[in-house]
Order: sequence, then structure tokens, then C-alpha cells
Amino acid sequence: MGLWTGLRGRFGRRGRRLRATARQRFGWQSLRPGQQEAMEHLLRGRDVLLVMPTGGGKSAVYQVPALLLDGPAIVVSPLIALQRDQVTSLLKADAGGAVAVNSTSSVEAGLEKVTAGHAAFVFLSPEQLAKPDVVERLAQARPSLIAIDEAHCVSSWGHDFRPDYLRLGKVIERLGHPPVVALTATAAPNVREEIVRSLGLNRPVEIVRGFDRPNLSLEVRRFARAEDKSQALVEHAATRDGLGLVYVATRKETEEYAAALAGRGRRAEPYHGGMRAAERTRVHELFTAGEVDTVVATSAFGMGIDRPDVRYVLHAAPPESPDAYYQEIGRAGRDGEPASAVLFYRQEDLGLRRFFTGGRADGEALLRVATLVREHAGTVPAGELAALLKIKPSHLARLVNLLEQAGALAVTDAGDLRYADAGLTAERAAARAAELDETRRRVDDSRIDMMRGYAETSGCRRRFLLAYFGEPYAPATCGACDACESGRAPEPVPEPGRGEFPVRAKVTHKLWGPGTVMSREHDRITVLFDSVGYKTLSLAVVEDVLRHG
DNA sequence: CGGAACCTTCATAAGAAGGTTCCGGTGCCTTATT
Repeated sequence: MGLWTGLRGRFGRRGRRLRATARQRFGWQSLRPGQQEAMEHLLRGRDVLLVMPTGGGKSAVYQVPALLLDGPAIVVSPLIALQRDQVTSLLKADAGGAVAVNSTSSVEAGLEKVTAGHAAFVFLSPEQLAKPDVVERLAQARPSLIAIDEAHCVSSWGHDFRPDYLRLGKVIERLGHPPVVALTATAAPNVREEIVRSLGLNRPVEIVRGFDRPNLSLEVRRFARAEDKSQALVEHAATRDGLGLVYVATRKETEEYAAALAGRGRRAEPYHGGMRAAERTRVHELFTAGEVDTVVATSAFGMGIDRPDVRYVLHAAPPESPDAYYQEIGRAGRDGEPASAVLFYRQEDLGLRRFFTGGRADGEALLRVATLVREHAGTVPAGELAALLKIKPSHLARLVNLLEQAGALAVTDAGDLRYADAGLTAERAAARAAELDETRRRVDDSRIDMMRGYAETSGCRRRFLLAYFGEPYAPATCGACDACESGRAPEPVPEPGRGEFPVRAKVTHKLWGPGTVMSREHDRITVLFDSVGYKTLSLAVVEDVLRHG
């Protein structure tokens, strides 16, 4: 931001109105620079992608402008529990009412509240927005803006687990594309690109703040034997002060580690997605109240945690990507006080992650869907097709997403399917869709490789992570990771001269096509390729396989 | 992909060695039944 825009933002009419609204309606005495900047862009009608740590005031960024614009604000939120929290906090402010529209209460009653003007904020899941009538009703209310909370879910969940995330772009169009803000705490450059593309954001302003967390120390401990690893983790957790999280790979392990820690006199509770709702709520509340020492959890525990004083986050196994890892360790030390993130690592533990990302789309099913829709004149209701093929609607949605990306199918506003390109055979369409799926799988796999890279690097761990997220890190040493503290981290590599490949350079590989240089070490560079994801290349061969542009 | 659990094989027998099989995460939603 230049001096002039900065001053205009600080003293301009929009800035004053935003600050007055923040003060009068929410009781916030000041706005942080990133916050106000994002709000002003929304007021001017721009789309915004905001990457800011949790606790940095992301919600305020849509809440304040929404009150200065006409119509309800639509907030897409992945979890009903999050929707509930947000509604509760908005109802405490003078914010014009808020409602969550989901399966826990009458959808109709919620929508009526919106159309009657009794709710300035509506919270919905992507699944609710997959229903044409819901979108129609919201469109009639002429929404002021759309916020996509936890926007990294578009990329991490849209392709398989919750395919309706990939349909949000269409939903935004049908809602008249008011200003859209996508909010997330963690997103690497390619994830940001995917969010922008998938949501159809129009020349969005990207605001990225506070990626580095200097109070968070980083450490990896390597083990050969599983038993040594788990013993070391329990010993570590049992002798720690303050509140902590332990992330494990399976539901069974949440029970095992929690029991082991309880045996060491800790108040430890397991948490995973298979537990009964009441039990999950109980653990969450104990944690919020500070009445446990340690929650041992799968990745199900995390979003919506707002305790600022988590002192440590331990991992009994690496997650599937640095994105997920940074998201999870980012829950420590939000109060700015020292906190630690320790990964207890065995190379074999990456196997489970490879298994989870390894699933391929069913090629037979792709072909059947393409064939049936192609041979059917006009449109086919998705529900009927799912019933005919005897597959779950969510499975069909995944196949349809791929075939749509392949240019074979189109989905009407009513949610029906239509063949989009008469010149394209069903076989060719299915093959293209499978290839798109395969590309995605390769990229996911390369993220696991990067997680391995993090665990096995001899360099500064902070530099490694920040480079992954496209954030250059200037200091020679971070002073707060195991490599820097032990003095074994090699010197950072100076930026190269002419003709070489500096960080952020666009390059093209002989086989893998276009990519972007993400980081440099003394003997190698890491490049993020569109087609295969992250690849680390030895400097000895780089001249032969890469060219600029 | 890797680990746990179960099964087979060998043939003094019991138990070790080797083989097979199965399992593993994240959450909306709906609808029928208590």
C-alpha cells in the first residue's frame, strides 16, 4: 500500500464510516490495517481474498461492511458448530440479526427470517446452497455481500469429501455476484489460485498478513521404531506445562494416547469425528474452559477453537500437507507468548497419508455418467441419475464436477445435468475427466512429499514452511527451530545472478510444463508445477530441464 | 502404504515363520424409527 492510499484509507470517508460502525455496533475501538483495507475494498465492490491468522479479526472484515450495505450478508461456513458460534456472537452485538440455516432447525423458518429482513447475516453450508430453491430465495433478498469462511476447504474438501464446495462459484453467480470475501488462515499460493478460480472471484484483492509466527518454536524428532516414537511423545506431553493438543492419525490412537497420558496423571481427553455429538461437545467445552491439559485428536478437532493460550501442539504423525500442518500448529500461542510445535516423525507414517490421497475417481462410473447424459436429449435431474446408477448423490456430484471441468457436462440453475459439447464423445470426456483427477492426485501427493521435506530438511524449518507459502524469510537464522538452535542449519542461499532461477521466477520444465520457483537451498530448488505439484530439482540438472517463462 | 490380526505351514512337537486379509480421516444432509 502506497503512502497516499494509506492516508486516504486512514482518513477517508469510507474509513471513517467503517470505524464508526465498528465502534457503535460492535464496540471495537480500532481496526487493524489489513482489516480496514479489506473492508474498504468490499465497500467499493471488489472481491477480496484474505489470508490472516485466526484471532486476527477475519470475521470483522465482512461483519462491518455488511452493515453499511443493503441486503443480508451470506456467510458460507463448513461446520454447524461454527455457524452457531458466529450467530451467538452476532446476536450479542447490535448487528441487525443473524440466523443459521441448516438441518438442525427448520430451513423454511430461517429463510423467512431472511426475506422478512430480520437477519442481516445468514450462515449456510455449501450443501444448503446446493439446493436451487434455497439459492433462489436468497437471491430474491438481494444479498449485500458473500463471505466464504475457512475458504481453504474449497481446495481441501471440494474434490472428494464435500463436492458441493466446488459448486459455490455457480451459487455466487446466481446470487448476482455481490462483493465476495474469501477468508482463511492458511493457504499456499496454488491454493489461493484455486480458491479464486473455483469461486470465480473477479480480479480479487489479495491481502496476506501475519504468516510468520515468531513465538512458535518448531522442532522435528525422528524415530525408527513406532514404540520409541510414542513413548517419547507421551513423555514429552506428560512433562509439559499449560494447555496442549496432540494430533494423531487414527481414531484408535486418540484413545490410546489419551489413556497413556491419563496414566501419567494428566487430564487428557480423546476427540475424533466418530464420537457421539454430545461427547464431542463435552470435550470441546472442557477445552474451552481450560479444564483439560491435553486433547488428543484427529484432524476433526480444530476449526472454531479460540483459546489463545495453547502452549504446545504435538503431532504423532505428519498430516497430509504443510498446509494442514501449519493450520494445526497455528492453534498454539495465539496470545503471542512462547509456544512449541513438535512433530514426532517416522517416514513410514507418511504411508497412511498416501493411502488417503491415493483414491482415484471411478473411470467406469465417469463413463456411465457421460454416456447416459449424452444419450439423453435435454436435461437429466441429478437425483434420478444417482438413483439409476445406484450411487450416492455426493459420489455423483464428484463425478459431475470432474466431467464439468472436462467441458463435457453443464449443470443448469435448477441442478439438472446437460451434455455441454455434442462433438465430444463420452469416452473422450471420461478420459479427460480421469486425467484431471490424476493431475489433482499428483499434486496432493507432492504435498505429502513437501511434508516429508519439512521433516527431513537440515535447514531452518521456519524458512522451509514460509517458502512453501510463498513468503520470503530474510533473517539468516530464526533462532526458534531445532536446526537454528543447534547451529546445524546451513547458511541461506543468496539470490542468484542473471540467467539463474530466483525465487518466484516463472519457469517451464521439459516434461512437467509451467511452474513457479518456491525456494532455493545450496544445491537444489523447489518448484511448484501446475501439472505435478511440488518438485525438488538438483541445481546440477536444472539448466538442462528448466527454462525461463 | 503399513500395521495388526488372523491363518497356514512345517511335521517328533510346539511355536516360529510366512502368507493373507482387512483397516485407516475430515461433515454436511435425509429419512425412518424410537
